[in-house]
Amino acid sequence: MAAGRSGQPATTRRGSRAGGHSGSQRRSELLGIAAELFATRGYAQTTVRDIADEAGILSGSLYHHFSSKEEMLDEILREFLDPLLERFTAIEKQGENPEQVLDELVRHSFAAIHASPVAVALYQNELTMFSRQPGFEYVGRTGKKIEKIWLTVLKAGQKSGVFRPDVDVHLTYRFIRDAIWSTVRWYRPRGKYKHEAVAVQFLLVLHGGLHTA
Amino acid sequence: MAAGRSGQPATTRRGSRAGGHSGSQRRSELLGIAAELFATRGYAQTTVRDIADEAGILSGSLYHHFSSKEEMLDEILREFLDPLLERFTAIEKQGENPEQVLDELVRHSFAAIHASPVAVALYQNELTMFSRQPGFEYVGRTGKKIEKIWLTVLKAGQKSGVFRPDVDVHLTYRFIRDAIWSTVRWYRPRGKYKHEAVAVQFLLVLHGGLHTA
Amino acid sequence: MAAGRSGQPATTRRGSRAGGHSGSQRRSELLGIAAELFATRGYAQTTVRDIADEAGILSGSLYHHFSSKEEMLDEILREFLDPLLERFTAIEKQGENPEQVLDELVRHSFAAIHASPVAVALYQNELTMFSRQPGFEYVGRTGKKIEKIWLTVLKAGQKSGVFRPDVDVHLTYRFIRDAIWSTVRWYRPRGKYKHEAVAVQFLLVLHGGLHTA
Amino acid sequence: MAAGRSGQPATTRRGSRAGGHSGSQRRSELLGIAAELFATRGYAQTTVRDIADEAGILSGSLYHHFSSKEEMLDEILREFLDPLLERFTAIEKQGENPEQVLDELVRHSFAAIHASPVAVALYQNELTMFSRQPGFEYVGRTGKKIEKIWLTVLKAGQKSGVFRPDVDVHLTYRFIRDAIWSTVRWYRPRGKYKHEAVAVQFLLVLHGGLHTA
DNA sequence: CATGAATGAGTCTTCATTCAT
DNA sequence: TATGAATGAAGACTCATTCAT
Repeated sequence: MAAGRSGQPATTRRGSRAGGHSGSQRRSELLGIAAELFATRGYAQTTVRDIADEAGILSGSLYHHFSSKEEMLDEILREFLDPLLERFTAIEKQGENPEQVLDELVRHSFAAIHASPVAVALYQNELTMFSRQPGFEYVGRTGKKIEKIWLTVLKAGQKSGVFRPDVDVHLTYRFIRDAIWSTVRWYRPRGKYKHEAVAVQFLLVLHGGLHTA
Repeated sequence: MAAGRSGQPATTRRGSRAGGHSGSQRRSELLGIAAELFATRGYAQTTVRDIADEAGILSGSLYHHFSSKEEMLDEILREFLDPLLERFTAIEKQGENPEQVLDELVRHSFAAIHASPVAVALYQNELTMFSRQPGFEYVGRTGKKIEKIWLTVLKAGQKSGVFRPDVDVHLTYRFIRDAIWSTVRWYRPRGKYKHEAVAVQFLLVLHGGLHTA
Repeated sequence: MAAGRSGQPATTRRGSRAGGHSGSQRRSELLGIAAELFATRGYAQTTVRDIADEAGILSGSLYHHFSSKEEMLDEILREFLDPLLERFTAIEKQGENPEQVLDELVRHSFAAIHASPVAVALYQNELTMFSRQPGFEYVGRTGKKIEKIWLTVLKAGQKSGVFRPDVDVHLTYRFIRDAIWSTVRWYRPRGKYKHEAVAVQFLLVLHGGLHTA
Repeated sequence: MAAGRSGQPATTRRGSRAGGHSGSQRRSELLGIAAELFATRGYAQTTVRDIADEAGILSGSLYHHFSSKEEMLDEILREFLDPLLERFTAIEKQGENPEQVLDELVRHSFAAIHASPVAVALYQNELTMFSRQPGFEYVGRTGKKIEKIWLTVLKAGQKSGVFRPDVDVHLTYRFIRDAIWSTVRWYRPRGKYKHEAVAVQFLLVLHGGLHTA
């Protein structure tokens, strides 16, 4: 996961120190701090100085590691979205039937919230800005790809008769997606609810509904 | 403290009363503009100048109507939250049984999104800031009161046997709440989905689940 | 005192209402409010709105009575300074000997503080601004005229042998002036010290000094 | 709260230490400029831009050194008031008799005006604001402590018989205080009056009074 | 790598003043 | 006389970013 950042030219400006991965480590640290703050206060509400303060350096010094605040956001997002899409794709590929695939998608979503609450929160909270901000079009694109996976499985389930045919898959997808990802707002990785248990509870209702009859 | 208008004669919406001495009509106009922008760009990302520009005046002139940007936010929120809580309370009071009450709560929620998409979006997007911002504690309090209503009806349904007993009501409430309110992100009042239809679809899944078996 | 304003063309714009002195009365009221605030918070720190609020009208409405904030200050000052200079001049004229004149000047100064604490405070606090502000040169000029009176009597006293010859009259004048007028900072017209008593105490030290020997 | 620098190593004034890593040298420079302007135009009338202009930087850049305009005022004041109180206390402690102590207090006051005319002027002019401004209560407190020193010595002198018993010490203290400190309004450090001479003149009148008899 | 100083554009807010009604 | 709405200029402060050392 920390190996992410696929696509960008590894940065190591003035590539003096051969191999030089210690710089890269500091970079990850700073990225973690930034992510935490972005998630907590929001991207726009987090100042470069907030990040630097937390890291114990001056704000100007951050620019030795990143060329802009936006670059940090970009990197955090890619590190989260790329593997997520990859995993969803794998789930879809490997699944045997729609029920199984859907359940696995759900379970992995909750697992992702557990593993990267900060990135998920960031993604959730800043969604609207990504549509406006040039350079972040890939976020929307990734979202669309993920959506397609879910819609495909939902439709397949309807076709095969396991999912009720009278629901609009688009609406249903959105209900599911929002219910799941919004979880990040209250889920605490070390809280009383385990992410697997949350997934189980969610699937309980999703499968059979709330009514007993 | 920043409550402002509470007590004033409700502004006679849709200028029925002929004489129309207007009262704080301009104020309402400006508030509408502000709400729209707050909802679209986010509160912090909306500048006072944005609002003024949209209104065709200078930014300083806004302060003739409001004492601060925050006051606008406050007023917009109260005008949305107070009636919402009132309505939810009434639904709980008048409902005959848990199923009926729950359904009505759901339907009214979607109706509220339809009627005040801007306020709902604002509420959704800025939730985290309200917990930090002094003077906005009532937002959290109102949220708690609403939560209590939903939890009460869910528990009552479990007790009476109409709702399945094996789900955690707290988790279920959150799933429902988030699925519903997140709708505001894509719902368009004049789009192809009518809010009643969305509610029906949601209830379909909520009642019986997605699986046919 | 309220008859002051000598020099300006009586203002009564649109001199419709014959005699119309009721307007002039409101004017005095407003002037009183302004003076109070100017003295308490300082001229620059007092906003036109502060004055209007205190008067129970809107700030724009003040401009029916005065053409500017500065005009208010000007009028307040003239109403205080003109009579003061007049009185000092009279004291100098009528006095029989330097001791008597000096004492009377001192006594009247304290009486003026008692009678117009607000104007005195204003004069004291804004002295520096008057030197910079165009249109207020007469304040400095009046100050100079008053200074001349005091210096004359001090010199006369030295010449006649009643005042010690080894003090610099300019310095002494400043000491006296500052000690007296600064009184306004703590003197309360209805407090425990009567202005006559304060004058007596001051003269006690001024005449014979603090030492017993 | 706004105390800031207390605890830091006094800035090594007059860059003795060779290496001159400067510490907050720039800060001191800026503080000097601010003090000058505050004293001349008044605190409220001095804009942050005035200070920045004088320093040859942009107004926003000042915030690299100070967190607010108020912090500058605070620092200027503390740097003046703390040593002043210290010195007054020392004079009281070391003095042998009331006459000597009083004279020394007077002389040091004039010396302080000579040494820090800017701070004294600031203190004099903004006294009223300090009572209102939260965070500046220490100014009033320091004033009270100084007052206590003077009152103590005046009372002691009356008890020992060197000071006349028929004067109210509180009034007398105020007369003395105001006459001395007001000096700052006209005293020029490089003018024709030396501060020692001014002190002598003042003491002349204070000791024996103006009258020859 | 990091500091310390600065930039420049922008943010919210204030306030004396104007003017149509 | 007063209101209500607005202007326009200014004020304190913020913040991403740059750069010499």
